[in-house]
Amino acid sequence: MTNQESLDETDIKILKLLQQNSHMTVKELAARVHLSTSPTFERQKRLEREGYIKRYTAVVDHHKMGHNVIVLCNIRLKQHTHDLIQQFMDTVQSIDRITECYNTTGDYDFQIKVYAHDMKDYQDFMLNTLGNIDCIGSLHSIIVIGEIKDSHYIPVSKKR
Amino acid sequence: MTNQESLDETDIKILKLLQQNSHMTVKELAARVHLSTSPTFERQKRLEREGYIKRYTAVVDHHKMGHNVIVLCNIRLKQHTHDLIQQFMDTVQSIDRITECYNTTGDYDFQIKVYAHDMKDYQDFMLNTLGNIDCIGSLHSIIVIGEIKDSHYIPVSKKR
DNA sequence: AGTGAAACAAATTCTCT
DNA sequence: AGAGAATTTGTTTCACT
Repeated sequence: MTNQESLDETDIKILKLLQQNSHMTVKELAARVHLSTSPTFERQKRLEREGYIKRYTAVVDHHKMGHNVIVLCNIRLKQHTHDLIQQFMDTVQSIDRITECYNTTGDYDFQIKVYAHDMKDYQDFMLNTLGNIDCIGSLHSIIVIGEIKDSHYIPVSKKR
Repeated sequence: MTNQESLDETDIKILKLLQQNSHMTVKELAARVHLSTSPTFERQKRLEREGYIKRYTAVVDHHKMGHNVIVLCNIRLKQHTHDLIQQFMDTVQSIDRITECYNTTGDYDFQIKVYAHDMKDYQDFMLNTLGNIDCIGSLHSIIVIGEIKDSHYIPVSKKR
């Protein structure tokens, strides 16, 4: 359900600020939206309750964790039967280093984002992990040379 | 600097739990890693201080915000001069609905992820926003039919 | 819906082991 | 390094506007 119509400018501001820093105290948040703590607190809880805020997370540095390679891998399935598609999607969910997966238009069926320690590690992943998913027909790996932007920030301005 | 060698199993566990839910109290976190609050607190602060945790964020539901269309857009630049590349990257940073941008290998130079309210909105974005960035040579838009996975979760298991 | 204070819980610091 | 108590700070509720 899309009902951002029920959000006012203050709610929008709160979503903006909490995306930038969810460790901000209610007091500080209140100051930034020019309200006192209780209505600010109540608004935040409402945004959580109604699902605008799905959860809170720590943003971890992948370089620090030794993941220096990101690959955008385009995948075509062998056949497009319901069972094969479901099997592929289930497998994707279970593999930690696949952090994103989209069903796409165009020449391929899916695009996944894969984190690897280095090229050797990605090669191992392709051969041993992807290579064992037998519903996969063909692959095309696009290597990320540089991360320009990875904002984790959903735009929240009002629809016009 | 990649020194996840300095992390022990408890640190790894903390990173895992805080990615799943950064609103967990230190007390609860402590219970899950079988330590008392003070060393758990000190470990969390250390992970922040040393940059393993970059920041904390609220994960916002894009559907709730009226963004029902995601597009992976591949971009080729007209020329590959330093200035033109810099200009493109600066522009990308300034546009909120472009949430990710990667410099890539292959036929195109960049892939961006774009959020739009609907197809009409994406068309407007292509014509008016991308259309005005004159360093862009050509475009290829891949429409996302379905989101299978968007975990925002950096794999944190120990390198072997 | 908002304010301000009161009650409660969590974060942070400190001392000891 | 880690435990546990003491202190400080933030969260949550409530009575009032």
